[in-house]
Amino acid sequence: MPRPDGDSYAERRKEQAAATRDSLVSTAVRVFNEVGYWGTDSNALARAAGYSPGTFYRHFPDKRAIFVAAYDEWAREEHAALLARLEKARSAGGDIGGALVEHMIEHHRRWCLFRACLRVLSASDPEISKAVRAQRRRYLELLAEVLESGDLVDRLLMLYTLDGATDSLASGEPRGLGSNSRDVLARLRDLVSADR
Amino acid sequence: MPRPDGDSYAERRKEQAAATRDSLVSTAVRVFNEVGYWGTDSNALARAAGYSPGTFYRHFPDKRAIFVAAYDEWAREEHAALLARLEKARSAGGDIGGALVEHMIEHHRRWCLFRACLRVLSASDPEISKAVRAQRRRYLELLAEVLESGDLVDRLLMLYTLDGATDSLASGEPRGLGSNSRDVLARLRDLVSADR
Amino acid sequence: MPRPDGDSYAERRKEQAAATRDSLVSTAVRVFNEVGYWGTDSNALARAAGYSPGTFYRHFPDKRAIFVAAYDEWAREEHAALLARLEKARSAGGDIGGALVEHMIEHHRRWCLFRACLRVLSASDPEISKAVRAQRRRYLELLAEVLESGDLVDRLLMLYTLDGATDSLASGEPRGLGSNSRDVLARLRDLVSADR
Amino acid sequence: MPRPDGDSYAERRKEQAAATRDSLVSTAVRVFNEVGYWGTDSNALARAAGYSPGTFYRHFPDKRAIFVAAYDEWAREEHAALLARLEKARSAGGDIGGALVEHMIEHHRRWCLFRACLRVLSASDPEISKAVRAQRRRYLELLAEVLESGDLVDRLLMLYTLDGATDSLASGEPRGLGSNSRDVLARLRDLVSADR
DNA sequence: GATGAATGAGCATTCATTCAT
DNA sequence: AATGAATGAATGCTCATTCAT
Repeated sequence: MPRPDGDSYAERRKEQAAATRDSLVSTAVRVFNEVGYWGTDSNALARAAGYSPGTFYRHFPDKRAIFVAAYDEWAREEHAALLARLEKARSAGGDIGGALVEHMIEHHRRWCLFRACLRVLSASDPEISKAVRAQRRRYLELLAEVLESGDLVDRLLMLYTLDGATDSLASGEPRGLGSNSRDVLARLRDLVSADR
Repeated sequence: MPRPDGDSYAERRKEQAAATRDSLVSTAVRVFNEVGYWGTDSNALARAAGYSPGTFYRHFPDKRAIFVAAYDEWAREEHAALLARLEKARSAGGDIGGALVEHMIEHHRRWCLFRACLRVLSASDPEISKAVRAQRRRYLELLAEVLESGDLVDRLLMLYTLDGATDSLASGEPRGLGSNSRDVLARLRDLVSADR
Repeated sequence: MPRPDGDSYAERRKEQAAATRDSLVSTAVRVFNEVGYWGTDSNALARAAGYSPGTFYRHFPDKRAIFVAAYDEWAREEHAALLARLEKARSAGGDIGGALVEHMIEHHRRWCLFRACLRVLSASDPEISKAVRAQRRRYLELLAEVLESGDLVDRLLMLYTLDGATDSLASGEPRGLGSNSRDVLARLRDLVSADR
Repeated sequence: MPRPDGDSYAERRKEQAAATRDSLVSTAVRVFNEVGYWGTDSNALARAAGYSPGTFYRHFPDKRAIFVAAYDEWAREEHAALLARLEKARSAGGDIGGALVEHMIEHHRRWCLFRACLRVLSASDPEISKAVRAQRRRYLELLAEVLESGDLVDRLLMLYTLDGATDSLASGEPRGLGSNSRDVLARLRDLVSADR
């Protein structure tokens, strides 16, 4: 069977494989967040993406590997989304700190379970914990631009405060603790803005 | 027929059973922290405590139940330990805020994996998340005494900052992020003290 | 310690033990019929009778043994009850055959699951199958009196017909098979009476 | 690129899976009859059919499910076998009633334990009891052809008599009851033939 | 005689992984 | 590259039985 372009076939194959892999990864990100890393299995992940178990193992050596890939994609997307949001706020001359806080709350609310699993896995997996540290570094760099404030330590503490607070706000905790989300949110915004 | 104590035998029995349960729980706290909730199983937990699989199920309906019990004990112990530590600092006329920070760092470093598992489980188990909220409330009350500062919202944010920062310090993160633990620690102490 | 009657104490003990055993057996008869032999366990049987697991094994070597004892009591009681019922019908000058049929239907309806378990166990346990055969013999002797008819073979076939039919009537089967219980019952009565 | 049959491979796959399932079912029918439903387990059933535990659960959700499937196959085969036997007797101008009785005796002797388990399970499982009723209905229809006699009630009673009698004959009971199988068998044949 | 905590082999079931096609 | 049937070690859990008191 004559083929006009010998190379293009191999290329199409490669693209196809990449597409399959991407589909598996995106699905994994979603499923891990919905039911947790231990709430699903490699067969289910493959099926959820429309593939068979064998396909899973053609693209990933094991279950852990797809989590690493999923984390990678998730972190990259999150970084891009945050960047875009801040850029938009900046160009609109708006409240950048507020945009940051808002974004983090939404992000933490949405990815609650995924992030929780990430912690467990990074606590016992050097590769994952290394990747997590890298993402934190990128986050800090972003913060450095947003919070023109003082030094690195300030920014670190700010990051920790935001992390903990938005985690808590995401789960609606303040209400359960005798306060309410609105007040905490307001104070957070002040903090971020005052810093500038 | 002289009987020293009519129900002393039955009582000893009950105590023995309670001791067995406690032993299972303590072991579970330790093992969960060492290998994670998903890194062990009920048989292994029983064996680690020196019992057989059946004994596990005489005391707990399932694996989840022993985690709840483990969390309970762990939270109670942590609260008592923190209380004792702060009391000691207070009576010694020392730096209470510093003692708090120090304690939290040690605590987070020691219980890293246990706490991470707790997050995952509390994200999908109402009973656990309720228990977690209760502990947070107790923590806040403690903070209210230590940080005589402002209002509830302030204390909440402080709690979040401490939580995030000590988590990070515990894992040595600041170093990886271009800073160092000593500086962050110093600033944290300032924050806690300045608050008073 | 002076005891007015040395013997009476040992006797009381024996009686007590017998009472405990009886209680276990009666409970077992009931529970086996409610949830089946494989739907319960020795601990549950003991508890249902108000005793502890250890007590069970003081009276029976294993689970199978209590079934044998349960069958024994059940068969004896059934025989006595049938005898009484037929006697009553006879002394009242009533329809003995009808009384027999009625009794069998009630009996089969009530003891459906117990009898089903009995079949399984007797299919693989010589002691039980022997006991079952003995009861059948006693049944036949009763039938010989009721059905003054012909020979042993007739009575045997009648027994089989009654057994199958009342089993079926007990479960309301005729309705499901396009007929109805009333008609089958009427025909059965005819059969038993015509035989005389 | 010549392809003999586009989906022949997928088809073969499906057939293979069906064959595996059938093999599991046939094995289960046999094993359930040999050692009873409670005398085996899913792993043993799988191994007896030459498969691993996992394969069992790829084809059946649980142990109960394979019993349902086993009953289904067993009932279908029995029906076909009976039909064939009666057809043969009919075309040979032989004694159809006799053939029926003979067949039932053999059948009951052979499937004693399977049928006993069936009773227990159908007493506590609506799906099974429904399936059993359906099979009885089919049996009755067959009887309707063989026993051209009277009405439905007659046929029902005949079915019950045959059922009970052949059960008994199969286990050699008559001998133990002071009679003998030959006589009972002869009377049964009369009954079936006289009916015509 | 009664107790009930403890036992551990055994059972039902899962799931990460392989492999022939 | 994709498939999906098959695998089997491992997991969660049960239950008949024992024994020290």
